[in-house]
Amino acid sequence: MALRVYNTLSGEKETFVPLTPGKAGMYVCGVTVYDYCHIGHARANVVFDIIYRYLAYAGYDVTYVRNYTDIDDKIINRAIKEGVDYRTIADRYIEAFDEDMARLGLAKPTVEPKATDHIGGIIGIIETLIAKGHAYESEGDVYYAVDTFPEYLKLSKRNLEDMQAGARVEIGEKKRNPMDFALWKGSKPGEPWWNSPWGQGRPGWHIECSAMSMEFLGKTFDFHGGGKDLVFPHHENEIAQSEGANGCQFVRYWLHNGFVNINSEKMSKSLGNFFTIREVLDKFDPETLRFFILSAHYRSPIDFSDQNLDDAQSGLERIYSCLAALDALLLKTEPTTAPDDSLTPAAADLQEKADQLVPRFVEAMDDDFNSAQALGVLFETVRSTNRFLAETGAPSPAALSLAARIRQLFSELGSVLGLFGSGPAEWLAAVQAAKTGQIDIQPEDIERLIVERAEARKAKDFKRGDEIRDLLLEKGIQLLDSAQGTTWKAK
RNA sequence: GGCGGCGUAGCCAAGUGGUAAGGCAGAGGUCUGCAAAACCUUUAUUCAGCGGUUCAAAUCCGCUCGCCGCCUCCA
Repeated sequence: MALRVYNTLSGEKETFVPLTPGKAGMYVCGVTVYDYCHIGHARANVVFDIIYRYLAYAGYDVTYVRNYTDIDDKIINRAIKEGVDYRTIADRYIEAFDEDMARLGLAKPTVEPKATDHIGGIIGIIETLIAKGHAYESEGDVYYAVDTFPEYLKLSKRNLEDMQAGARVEIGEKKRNPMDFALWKGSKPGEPWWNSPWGQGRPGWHIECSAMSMEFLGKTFDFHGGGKDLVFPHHENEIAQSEGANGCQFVRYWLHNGFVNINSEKMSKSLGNFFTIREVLDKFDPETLRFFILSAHYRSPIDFSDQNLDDAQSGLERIYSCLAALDALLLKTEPTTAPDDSLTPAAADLQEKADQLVPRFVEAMDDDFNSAQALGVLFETVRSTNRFLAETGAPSPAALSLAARIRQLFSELGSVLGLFGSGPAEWLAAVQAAKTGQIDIQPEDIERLIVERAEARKAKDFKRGDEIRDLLLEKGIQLLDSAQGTTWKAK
């Protein structure tokens, strides 16, 4: 069994062969820190989080680098608009990014470098590119000459002639070719700057990723990831820079995640269909968002909507309910000393599911990180577990040990997906509490009505009892009758 | 215009040659005074349409229709 990954460069699924046996180097384009992150960032980061986790689970010693681009036109523009230093903006949104990612339960990358800590490396690469004839200085700027790199556009599979024919490419006066891109930009008055052989200035977009990836992963490394929209121009330009400077292959496997759509359209500020991670997490549990993201393959577009998030939450509740039931059985139950320790049919089925769980999960994830299929395998196990729990009264030692094994497997595989890390009972209670916050009736009133209903029912006045039940249901309160009495939850 | 992707049940979504995973919703059952909740069971002779290749196609090829993305900053 081997990991196969879809490589944007070849357009095919390929068997992963690490550059160095047993190790995996992975660079993911982080964020340009000029604003709060939106759910598209959430998807990209969650997707690469589970790729990172899975590579580690599969036994690789992974070095995961995710950068902050903390110097850029957009940051400068925002700083000017607010009348503050660019650093204020960058630091504010670095902090916000870290908060958001922590709430989403992301594992920390091995290194999280900042572009401004690597100006020296950036200048070094630019000097090499100039020395090799790939770049030229022009009035304090330095540009990459794309026609000196024959393989330019090999990732996005376009051709220069068509691109140049496009009306939207403006001919910059300082550029020799309209497709050339900036490696270094001379600073205008009031802008942040660093000294360089070409005067005071700052790096262009793209070059920082070449510098930081080389610093931490070397000239050639295994995985480079990012959103699909980074294929051109960002990653294309990184290839030109790194391969142009180093004369060797830059990245072995290029991975790109699909977009998040809103009502089937790309999310964008101009359309006004834009959600930040913070806004979404005010309404939905972070794990629900993660579960939603993982319920589709990472390269497919996903459609973000309240309905789809609600559906995802229902699915996740199903799993957590099952885990809560397992926990209850394991915590409260003493094994019987029944001499008959054989497994019932449901237990035998669950035993088989348990045996197959890891192999099937691995098979799904080995197939280009197919988390949707992996979740399907987990759901099948949930059903078997529920069936088993339903018929297990006083469990035999064998049944208890099977239950414990299933519980352990969910924790183990859940940690690969970044799911099920919460205590099931606590998670279910928290989701419940969040729903309760949205109802407009006081819990004391609910309790009072429940008592009144119980008395009515005791007196066989079912009409009055049902009235109360319907009244509460209208308010979004679901009554739960059981042998122990009546409880309620928000619907 | 150039390049790329997608179209699987009411909705979401796996499946890229061997006879349609899974989730949500719905229906039936257990339970209940009746319900709800929970759990169980069940739900596509068929994969946008039409042709073709093959013993065999949702999966490969061609055409048609529909939707979307990139080509400008973007996860």
